Amino acid sequence: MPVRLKDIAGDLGVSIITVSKVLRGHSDISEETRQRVLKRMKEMNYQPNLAARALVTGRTLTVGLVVPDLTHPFFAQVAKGIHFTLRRKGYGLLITTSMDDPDIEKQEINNLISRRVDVLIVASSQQSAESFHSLEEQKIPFILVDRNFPGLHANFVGVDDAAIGRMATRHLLELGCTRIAHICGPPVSTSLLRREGYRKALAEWKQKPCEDHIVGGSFGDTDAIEGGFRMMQQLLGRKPRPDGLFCFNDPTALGAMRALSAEGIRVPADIAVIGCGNFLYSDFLRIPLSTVDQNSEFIGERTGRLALQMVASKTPAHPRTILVPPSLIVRASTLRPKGKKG
Amino acid sequence: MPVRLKDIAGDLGVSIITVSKVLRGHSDISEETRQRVLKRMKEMNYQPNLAARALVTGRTLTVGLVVPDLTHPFFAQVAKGIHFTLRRKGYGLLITTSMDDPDIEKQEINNLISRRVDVLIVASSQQSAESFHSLEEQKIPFILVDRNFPGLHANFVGVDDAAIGRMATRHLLELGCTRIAHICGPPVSTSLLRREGYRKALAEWKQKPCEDHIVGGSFGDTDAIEGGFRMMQQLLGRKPRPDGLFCFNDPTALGAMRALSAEGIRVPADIAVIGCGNFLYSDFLRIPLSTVDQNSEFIGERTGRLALQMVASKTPAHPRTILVPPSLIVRASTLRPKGKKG
DNA sequence: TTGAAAGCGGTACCAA
DNA sequence: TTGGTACCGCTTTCAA
Repeated sequence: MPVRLKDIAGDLGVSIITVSKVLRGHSDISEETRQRVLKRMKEMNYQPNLAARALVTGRTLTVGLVVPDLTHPFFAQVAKGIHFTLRRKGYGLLITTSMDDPDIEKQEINNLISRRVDVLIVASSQQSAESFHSLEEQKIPFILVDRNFPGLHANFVGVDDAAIGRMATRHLLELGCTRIAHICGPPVSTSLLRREGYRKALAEWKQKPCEDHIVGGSFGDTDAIEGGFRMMQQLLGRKPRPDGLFCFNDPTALGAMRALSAEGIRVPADIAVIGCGNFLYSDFLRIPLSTVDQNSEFIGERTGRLALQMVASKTPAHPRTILVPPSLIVRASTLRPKGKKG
Repeated sequence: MPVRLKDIAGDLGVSIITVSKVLRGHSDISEETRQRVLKRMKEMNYQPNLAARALVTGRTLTVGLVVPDLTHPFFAQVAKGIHFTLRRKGYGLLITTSMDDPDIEKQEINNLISRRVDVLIVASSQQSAESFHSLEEQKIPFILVDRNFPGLHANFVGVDDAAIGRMATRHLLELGCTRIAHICGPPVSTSLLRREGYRKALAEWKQKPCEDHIVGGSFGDTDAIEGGFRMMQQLLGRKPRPDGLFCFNDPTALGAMRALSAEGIRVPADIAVIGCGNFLYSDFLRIPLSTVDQNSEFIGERTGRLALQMVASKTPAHPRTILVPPSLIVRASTLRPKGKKG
């Protein structure tokens, strides 16, 4: 049904090859035929069949992306950044959701392999790096985003999570907080590194992190608000009561602040709270939430660029690790007028 | 590099065709060979080359989606719903962003056509239906989501926007509001229909809509907060001052509420405000925002189902219009204890 | 139950 | 500058 090279060739009385060469801008075609062919292509609204081209070139001009949840603003922004970078080179993005289920993730990865995507980008929900070792064996070019696997020597692009933890904690320290609690997330690289950063920052200030003030780990992205609420209630039972709180993400911080307000504890006067993620409309919250921005769209752009480099170089380059710096966003939840500055 | 049918066939001493038949579950294969082949496929981790298959079957098992902005929660949710529905039938989703630019949209559509997607789904930013008439001529199966074109007889799935306008306005009327203003969006179907619904609801209650109380139309999705702010300032200059406000979307309502709070006007006591969209964490706003939910994920599911039906039936069916009912979400911004109930 | 031949829409290599 | 031939990996049709 759609127009083929053959149709144009027949129409013009030239060979298919000639038309094909014009299409790809080969130089060994006379200017005259070139113009004739181009004109006819326009007229017939010719769109090359990429599936056919892929079969012979072995390149689909397509990148596959697997994320846990597309409605999560972070992943949507990463996807946007990737798409933005790829589209200028004519690459398409096949996006797929794992719903944080390792098995679904594997299925989706296999599906994308079937589609012969040129590069596979995965924000993985796996517990182990096993399936990625398998990808390595199959020599399938892939990039991990956001979540990494210690020990796996693969391409990785993500925010510097340790820096997030340090940055948030230092901010609270500079505010004068002396008992800083931390609600951490599930045991994946992002969450663990943020906690490391938190510990490091405390150590820098010669504060011993009080293990009693580190809670969480038992809830995920889907129930983060509820988790933050419960963890905060738990924290409020601990002595001494914290005067600063770093939550591994924003929804957790929202839940925690809800628990605080239920107890009549004031933010930031009694306790300063900072999250991570910088979700949309944070400014309009009851108490606008300080946070660390992950620069998600930039993560996407860097990922896209890396993907393009990988398809451009014929020889598989050394795996690279790209850490995007986070940025601190200060809002009311850590604005303490009389806080002594570090 | 990847395993091919040929490899398996050679390995087993059978023909390619036999292996191909096993792959697709043909019945005319002895159980014994079937098992042998299946076993070998597993062992070699065979993944069929969908590009090759597409070339001969003419079906790519891929659906293309063009949205203005993937980080807009509405479109992210629609995409999620589509993906959810498609993946169970083995269909993939090629997602693309137009950044609300009609030209980019056209480019992206052409790119998706090049990729021979089986169905094209577009949340269009076009001013006219022209390019879709062209798609019709090329007999390319497509579905419009969210935004429709009057006069274009095409497949459409979206929320019932007129119902949104009616629902929001009736809610304000039932609250006892007598001077209900409306901030409308850009001149696209969604926005226009919501305004129609607003007018209808007022008429039902024998209220003449005061044209002075209808403002907006000059800003888009990207500057909705700012637009809401300015429009509200404008409305505050009008006499009589409105006691109810329906904004065509939530960010606009946020901007409007900011203008109100700057003037010391209380929400909902002095003016009740309702938006549309029901974005995440609305509950945590300074004044939790009443809104009309578009059931975006369900829109996505219906769209996905329609797409599957289109690829399933060989004969192109009549274009269908599917309107998803919205739902009213009441929060503090329209909670008026002493409001008289209609 | 199995397989041979043809071809899907392109591209690559080499000869004219 | 142009084009013939082979082939990419798979499916379809039909014959063995």
